[in-house]
Amino acid sequence: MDANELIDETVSSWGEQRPDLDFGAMRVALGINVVTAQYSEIYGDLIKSLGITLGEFDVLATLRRNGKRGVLTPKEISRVAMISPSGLTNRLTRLENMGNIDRQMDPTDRRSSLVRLTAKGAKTADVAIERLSGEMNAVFQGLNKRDLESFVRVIEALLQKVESKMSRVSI
Amino acid sequence: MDANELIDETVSSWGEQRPDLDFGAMRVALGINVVTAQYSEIYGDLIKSLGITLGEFDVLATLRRNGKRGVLTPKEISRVAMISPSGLTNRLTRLENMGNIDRQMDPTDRRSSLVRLTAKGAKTADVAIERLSGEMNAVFQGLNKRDLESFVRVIEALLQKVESKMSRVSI
DNA sequence: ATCAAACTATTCGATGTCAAAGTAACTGGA
DNA sequence: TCCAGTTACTTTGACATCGAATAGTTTGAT
Repeated sequence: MDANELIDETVSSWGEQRPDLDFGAMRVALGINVVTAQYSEIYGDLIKSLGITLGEFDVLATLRRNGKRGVLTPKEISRVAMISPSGLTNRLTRLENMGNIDRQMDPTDRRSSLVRLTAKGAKTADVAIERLSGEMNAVFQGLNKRDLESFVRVIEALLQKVESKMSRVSI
Repeated sequence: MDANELIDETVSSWGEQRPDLDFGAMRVALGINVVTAQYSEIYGDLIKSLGITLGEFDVLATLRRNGKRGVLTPKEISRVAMISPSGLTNRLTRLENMGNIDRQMDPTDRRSSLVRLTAKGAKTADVAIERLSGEMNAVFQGLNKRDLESFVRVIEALLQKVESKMSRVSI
C-alpha cells in the first residue's frame, strides 16, 4: 500500500465514522504533511554524512547566505531560522565545538555576540547546499509545467493566510 | 516582511552566493516546508486545549477511525502513525494515565496487547477531529478550483516518488 | 518435539527541543 | 545621574523522541 492509498483509506474511514463532517480538505492537508515529512527525512539523510543535522544546517545556511565568511548575531539567526533562544544556544555550541563556527564579542553591544562561519563551516554549507539543491531539482523534475505553476500559486496563497507568524525559512 | 518575501529573499541570496547552482526548485520546496510548519503549529494549538499533543492525537485518531471503541495493537498503530516502538510505548502510557485509552492483554498473542479507546478518549478524538476538519476546510476555502486540482495532482505525484518509506498519516 | 530465528512491546541511555528563570547590558525619561 | 524597563543570550528543568538492548512469545524448519 503506497502513501496515496493510505491517505485515501484514512479519509474514507473518517467519512464512515463521522458522516456529519466534511473531510474535503483533509486529503490535501494530509498529502502535504506526508510529502513534507518524507522529503525532510530524505534531505536530512542527505546531509547527515557531513556530520550535521538539518537544524544545524539551517544555521550554517543562514550564515553562508550572508557571504563566505557570513557574520550574524544569534538574534538575527533565530529570526529566520525560527528556533527558540535556548535551542539556538545549543545549536551554536555544537557547531562551535565541531569547528563550523566561532563566536566573538560584539564590540558595539556586549550583550550580543557575533557568529561567524569558519572555513570549515563554509565548506560544509557549500557541500550541503550543492547536494540539497540537486536533490530538490530532481524531485520536481518531470512534473507537468502547468500543474507546477498552479502548485506555486496555491502555496503562495496558503502562505499569505498565515503570514502573521513566521517560521523555518532557512536552507 | 511576509513569508513569501522571506522565501524570495532566501532564494535570491543563494543565487548571488552560488550562481553556479540551480535553485529553481528551492522556492517551491521552501514554500511547502513553511506552509506545513505554520499549519502544524496552528493545528497543534487547536487541540492543545484538549490536553493532548498532535502526536497523541495521532494515536487517538488512528483508534477512532476504527470505531467508537476502536481496538488496535501497538504494532498496527505504529505502522500508520509512523512512530518508533519506544515512542509509541510512551505515548500510550501518557494516554492511559490521562484515561483516554486502556491496554489489555491480547488473548491470541501474549507478546502483544490490545489498545482501546475509553469513552473519554473517543470524546476527545471526536472533538479534536471536528475542530481540525473545520480548520482545514477554512484554510483551503476561497482558493481557485482549477489550481487546487493541479495542486492535488502534484502532491500525488510527489508522494509516488517516495512511496518506498511510509510516514505520518494519521489525523 | 526441539530449538533457532523472528516478532512484540518495553526499558534504558542519549539527544534535541522548549519554556521559564537567570545574568548581564543597554536605553531613555525624570 | 539614576533607575526602571527592555533586550540578548545562557542556564536550568521538564519532556518527547529515537536507537539499542532486553524479556517474553510465537513461528517454522528439522
